[in-house]
Amino acid sequence: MAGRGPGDSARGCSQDNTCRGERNYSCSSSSDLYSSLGLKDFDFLGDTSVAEEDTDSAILYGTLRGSIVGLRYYTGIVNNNEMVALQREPNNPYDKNAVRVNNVNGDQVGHIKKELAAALAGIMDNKLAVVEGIVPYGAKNSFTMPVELSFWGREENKEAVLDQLKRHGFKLAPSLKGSEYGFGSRWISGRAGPSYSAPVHAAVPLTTEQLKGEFDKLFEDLKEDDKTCEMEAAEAIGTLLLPHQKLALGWMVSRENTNDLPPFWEERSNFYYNTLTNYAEKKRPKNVLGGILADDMGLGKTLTTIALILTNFRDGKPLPVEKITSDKFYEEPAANSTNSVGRGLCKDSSNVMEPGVSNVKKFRTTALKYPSCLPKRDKAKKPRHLGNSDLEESEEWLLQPTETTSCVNQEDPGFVSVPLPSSGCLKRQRKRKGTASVQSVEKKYSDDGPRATLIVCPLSVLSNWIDQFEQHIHRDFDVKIYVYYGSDRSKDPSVLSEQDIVLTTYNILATDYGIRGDSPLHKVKWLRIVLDEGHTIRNPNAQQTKAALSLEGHRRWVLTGTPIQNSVKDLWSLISFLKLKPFTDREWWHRTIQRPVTMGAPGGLGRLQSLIRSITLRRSKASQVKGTPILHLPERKVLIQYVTLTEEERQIYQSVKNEGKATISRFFSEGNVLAHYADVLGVLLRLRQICCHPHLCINTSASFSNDNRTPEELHVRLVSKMKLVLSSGSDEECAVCLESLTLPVITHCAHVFCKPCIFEVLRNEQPNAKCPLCRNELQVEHLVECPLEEEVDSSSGKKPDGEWISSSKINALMHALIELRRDNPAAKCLVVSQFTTFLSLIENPLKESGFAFTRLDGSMAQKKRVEAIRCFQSNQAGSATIMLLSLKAGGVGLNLTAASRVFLMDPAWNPAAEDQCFDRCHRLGQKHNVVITKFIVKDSVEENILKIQNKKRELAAGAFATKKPSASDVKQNKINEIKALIDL
DNA sequence: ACCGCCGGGTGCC
DNA sequence: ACCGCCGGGTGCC
Repeated sequence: MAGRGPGDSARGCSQDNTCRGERNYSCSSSSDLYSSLGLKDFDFLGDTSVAEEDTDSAILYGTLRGSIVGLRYYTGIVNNNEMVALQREPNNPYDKNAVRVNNVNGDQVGHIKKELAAALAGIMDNKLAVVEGIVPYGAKNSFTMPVELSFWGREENKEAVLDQLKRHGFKLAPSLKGSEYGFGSRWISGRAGPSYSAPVHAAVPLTTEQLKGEFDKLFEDLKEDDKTCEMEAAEAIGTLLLPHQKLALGWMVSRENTNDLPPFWEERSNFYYNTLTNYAEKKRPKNVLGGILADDMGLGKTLTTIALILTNFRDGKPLPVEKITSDKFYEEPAANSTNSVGRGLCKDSSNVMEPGVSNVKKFRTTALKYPSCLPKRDKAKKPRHLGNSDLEESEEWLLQPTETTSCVNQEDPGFVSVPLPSSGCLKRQRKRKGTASVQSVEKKYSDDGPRATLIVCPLSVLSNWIDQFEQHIHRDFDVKIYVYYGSDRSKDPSVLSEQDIVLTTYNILATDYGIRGDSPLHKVKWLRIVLDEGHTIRNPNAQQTKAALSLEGHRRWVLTGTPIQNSVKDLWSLISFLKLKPFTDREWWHRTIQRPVTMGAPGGLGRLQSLIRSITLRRSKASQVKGTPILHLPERKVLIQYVTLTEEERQIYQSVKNEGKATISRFFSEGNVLAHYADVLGVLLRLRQICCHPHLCINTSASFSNDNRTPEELHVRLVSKMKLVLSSGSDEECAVCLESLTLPVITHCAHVFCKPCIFEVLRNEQPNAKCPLCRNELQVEHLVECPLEEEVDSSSGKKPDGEWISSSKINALMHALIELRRDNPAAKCLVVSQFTTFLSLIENPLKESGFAFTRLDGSMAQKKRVEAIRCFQSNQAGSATIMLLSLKAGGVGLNLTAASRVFLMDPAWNPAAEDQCFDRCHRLGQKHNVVITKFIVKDSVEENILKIQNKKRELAAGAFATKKPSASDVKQNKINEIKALIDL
């Protein structure tokens, strides 16, 4: 067991007293406000207020010499200069003030002498300060030993702490100048005489930007580092790896098979010694057999990971999977499939059929109808380095498909339904039982060690993983993959443990874990655990983080393109997941890495760097391998196509604009623009919609005045306000933390913040909290949460009925599409808009002109999305050439490389959102130059949005150099944006 | 001696 | 603990 520091026990308490999941916004008086905050899912709020969480603003109050007593009763031993942890023991039967002392490993060393403990108890219990200890000398003593205590906390608590100590007859000495006291390396022993040098108020704290910069520099060094060499993937990988992927594979395999000591450990005279904490033990500390693959998006982390799974089972030997060496014919379909249809049809085992299953992916019947087509379908797709390609040529397909009709899709007889693994619980079984056809490789599951690799990913990339399995695992290999998702997922751990790969999502992981003792995922000892988009667990208090941390398996990997989002803090969960001693305990992470880095202590950053260096690999798109760029993406061009409105459209536009401008001018003259933010956004939204199509803005003219009636009405209004604000795309960042929104909530005054941020404001400004943006009254019961994962579109849900009418913009689009089809019939394009209703309108002319199109928006269920993506990415004749795409649909990892043209129908407020969308087709795998056309209505709000985009781009480019804008900057900026947008 | 002093027993919180 | 503290044994020089 890892050691428990004081923080652990504190957290433990607050959680135990918390009924999580209670979500009750009934009115609460301000006195019980905070307890009610704690009662929601914010059990960490209590912690953020204390110094321990808040190391960024913690200062050192001073130090004090005390003694640890009762050594002889406990087994925990320490070295001179070793860090120790103090832990309150309020239930100690002899003294309720007891403070126990643990060594780095969590073994009890002794207690703080009672007189001192009496002084510390209050300080620790009220979280006025964090108290840390180092044993300067006397480690060999048998009864008592000295301990140097340091006190850390917020400036405003300093007096209270000094008072409390004084009451018990103690006085803090200033910390020694020049020593690295508290940063854990050397304690300069000797009497801490009264030296009156100024207290070290830390060096220069680093800003987030500086840290990011330092991090990039750190990774720079890694690029040309030739510590690993390229490695070929096992033959079961049907895709040739690119050089940088082979390099990553080599690195990952070497990480998994390493025998090295973990970072900051040395062998010293039969002991293993931690150089950060000075802790030593006889047992050799385990290194992570894994690490962080932090390559940029699009470099192939997924493929590399699949290669790792198949290439390194044990000691660099490939995963023993069944391989078909001679193919006679197919006898029986997958064992547990309810297959009555695919018999004989499914040479391609991935297409095991389950009639009646509603979640289906589609394949052109042409691909399946005549079995001999199957190998072709493969060959066109992927390069092979397999020696047995001749085998495929000789494959004989003796059986004809039977009963195919029952799996023909009703809506489109051209498609055959095949079960989609991502939904329901079901597996892509590559099982091929043919008596004479399968060469059994070794024993399969009877090995004593674990076999299965668990992959956890966000739901949005689940289908990407499945696609990549399909694409990259050679079809001649029987890799058992189980998608653990959906209500019918197996509760039987042994079903999971006999797979080669189990794929699941963070939500499933967390949900299962929440049901105590009933998580099959937590009963399996995994060969390997992979967290994709690993930064999703950066909040240490989130259920999914806890669930991920308690998975069992020695090889542990984190895949992420953004290892650091906001601060070094983000790294803790990842490092903790990797089970690197002693960082699994947050106290040691804090004391040895996080605080030294954020306070700019000498060597702090260096420490972090050597830690990161030893466990991560990161390449950017611009990185080079042996002098050549790892990625050479085709060119990407952005064109702006101006559109002129018709007379009629212009009239509508002008009248709405004049009215809106008058309203907004009034707000300006009254000086309360931000208080009417929702109304302002409403006006702008309508203008943006008219630019696309005048029909879009019917029904959205609801006023947002606050003369509210019933609470229910108010709530409905707030929800619609928030949808408006979020769909406006203007509030990509929270004005409190100035980062992108996490868990957005909307205030009564229609301003959107991160939930934790605004709750912090509430707590600090009790009882008269004001909105940080407009100083309106802030009440917790008026905060409304964003409906999760739901596509926000203020105009969604209404289907324009009757005859449809075109618009200038649609005309411009259709003109371009038809021209494109004439010049290059095979070209595929994305038609992107922020308004799903607009996409619906566009469907009309597409049908009229006979385009084969598909659609992807946020309201679609996962299975529908997968279908849409497959249909679009397919290179079959007759597949969709156009995809109607809502700007924010899907997550990172969405792969739409079939498209070489993008038509952006309306500009987004935030250019990053556009860029992210473009990246979905302009990424690894794109063969053509990509041309992006942005339609912009002349003399309209859209032109102004372009200006704002440019401003934002400049700002982003200089973000590392300049200081963070203040909240008032953000405010002013918003006002300026409004002015610019409405021509004021 | 309702003291001092001696020396053995003892020992965290 | 090569300490302090406790409490019993003891008692001029």
